This record gives sequence, C-alpha cells and structure tokens, in this order.
Amino acid sequence: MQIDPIDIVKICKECGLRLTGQRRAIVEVLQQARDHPDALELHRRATKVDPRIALSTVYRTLSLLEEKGILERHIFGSGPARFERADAEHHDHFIDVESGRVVEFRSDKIEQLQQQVAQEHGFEIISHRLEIYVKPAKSGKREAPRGKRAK
Amino acid sequence: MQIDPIDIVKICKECGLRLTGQRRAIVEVLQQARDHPDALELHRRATKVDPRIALSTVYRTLSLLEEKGILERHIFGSGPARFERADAEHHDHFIDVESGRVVEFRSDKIEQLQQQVAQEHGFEIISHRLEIYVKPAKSGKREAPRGKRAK
DNA sequence: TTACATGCAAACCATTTGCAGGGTT
DNA sequence: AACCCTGCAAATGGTTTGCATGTAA
Repeated sequence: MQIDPIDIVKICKECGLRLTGQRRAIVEVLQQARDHPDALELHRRATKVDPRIALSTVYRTLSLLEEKGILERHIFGSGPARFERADAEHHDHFIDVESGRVVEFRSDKIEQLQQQVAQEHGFEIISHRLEIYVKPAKSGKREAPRGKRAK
Repeated sequence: MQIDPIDIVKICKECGLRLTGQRRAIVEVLQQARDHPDALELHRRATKVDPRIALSTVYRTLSLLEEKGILERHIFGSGPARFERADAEHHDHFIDVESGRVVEFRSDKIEQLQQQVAQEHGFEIISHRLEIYVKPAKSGKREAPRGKRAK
C-alpha cells in the first residue's frame, strides 16, 4: 500500500507558488525514492528527468517541501541531510553503520514511554528523533521482519 | 555526586601523548561545564583559563577525547556539535526548543525496548540517540523531577 | 506583464588540515 | 634533540544566498 503521491499542483495552487518544470521533476524523483537520499543524490536523479536543474534549486525545493510538511529531513551521524516523504505515522530509523542503509521501524510502546517520561519532566513533546545505529546480528539474523511495516 | 574528573595526565601517559597547557585548560573547562557547550563556546571559556589557545586546538582536543571515550559529541537539530562528559551510564536528551536548554534523562524501559526491536529486525545495536524536542508543559508543569537523575 | 523561480557563483558555517615554528619529554 | 603539538590560515563539505535573467500565470 502506497502513501498518497505528492500533489505539487495543489501545493503550488494553495500557496501561490509557481508550478515549474524543476519542481515537477524533483517531486517526481522524491515520489519514486524508496530510500533516504541526500540533496546531491536527488539532484543527480532529477537531472535525469530534466537536465536543467541546479543543485541550489534542489535545496530550495527541499526546504519548501519540508516547510509544507511533505518531507522530513534527517541528519544521521554526521554527513549530509537525507530526505524522505513525511509519513502519516511517525517512524524511527535503524542505520546500518556498515552499509549506510536505513530501515524504518515503529514502536508504539517506545512512543508511549517517551510521552510518559516527558510528562514526568514537565515537558510537552514537539517532536523527537530516535536513531539506532546497528550492524547485522551475527547469529540468528532473521531476515526482514514480517511485512515491510504494518503501515 | 560527581563523576570522576578527567585524568588527562593518565590519558596522556597511557597513549604517549604530550601533556600541554592547552589540553589542561580545555579539560578543565570541560570538567566544569554543567551544560552542553559547542566548540566555539568551549574555546571562549578555555581562553579565559589560558589565552593562548586556538580554535583548531580545541577541535583537535575534542576529537581526541571523543576517541578515548571521554566525551560525547551530540548534534541537536542542525547547528554545531555540542559536547559533554561521557557518562558511565548512557542517557538521552530533552531539548527545550524555546531556550535551547538540554535536560538529560534515562529510561531503562526504552533502552530495553530498543534492544528488543533491534533484535526483531535482526540487528545488533552499536549505539543510539534519542532526542526529544520539547517545550515546557503549559499546565501542571512539575518542577524538575526528584533528583537531577538517580545516577 | 509581473512577480516569482532559477542558475550561477560567491558567501557561509562548522570543522578539518597543511605547514612551519614551538614546546614537552 | 626529537617529535609531537600548536597557531595560523587556507581548504573543505554541505548548504544558503545575492543577483541578473528566465518564465509561469
């Protein structure tokens, strides 16, 4: 089951933005991304769709979509920001330190405990990020858990 | 109760490093820090102890101490890395988005759940970071929870 | 036509690095 | 004396920005 496509036409209309070829191309690339690419990689992919796209435009568009809540920007370890579609339901990340691969997961229990701990400290949660840096378990490495995630 | 002081003399001796005035000064500043300062701030403080310290030396020393496991480097949101003494017991952070203040916390339950989730995915945890961006709860803001942390 | 968007290059910011001179052992 | 360490300034890498030009509406 797929998340709704980014409706760049609607976004532009609503916000009084122009619908340019570059924005279309970048959105298309984001749409198809199943990984967590950085700006440079997105630029690489976007130029295949339309060679007339500057890296700065990619950055500008990414910031734009992030503002609109369409995208999430992650900074894993050090290194460039990496982007992904903002999911309806928040999730966290495993980062395989050997391959750089990112795997999403969600634990309602952890979410719930965070809420509880924050409350105990007199805080209200605005957002959070949980990144677990991992390597494949040497033994009993179960292949990808059942279902990509019960989204 | 205070964490053990950084024994820079011992570290240098063990690793064949030189015990310089700069290192002493930076370590002293780190020692006294009760917050999570960035490199520039540490440099500012260090130059008060000894004006002859270059920012690059601060960076070099911080990297050194991080390697030795004495320090932890955090990157909260975007912005410069911020440093703190590596605690015997891992902890996570609340970041007050309004004031920038960082509050430490620890939840064994969360740690445990992470372990469990990682295992389910066939991963072995190398490290993790959990940052909860918060603001003071509007109502019923209980003042700092009992004890700074039951270290 | 008229803003807004883009490309380009320069600016930026945090951090790292090359190198010649200094200071510890 | 030998070699590590430092200061300085320049380089780096990711990202942002100023500005003249291009283009969607």
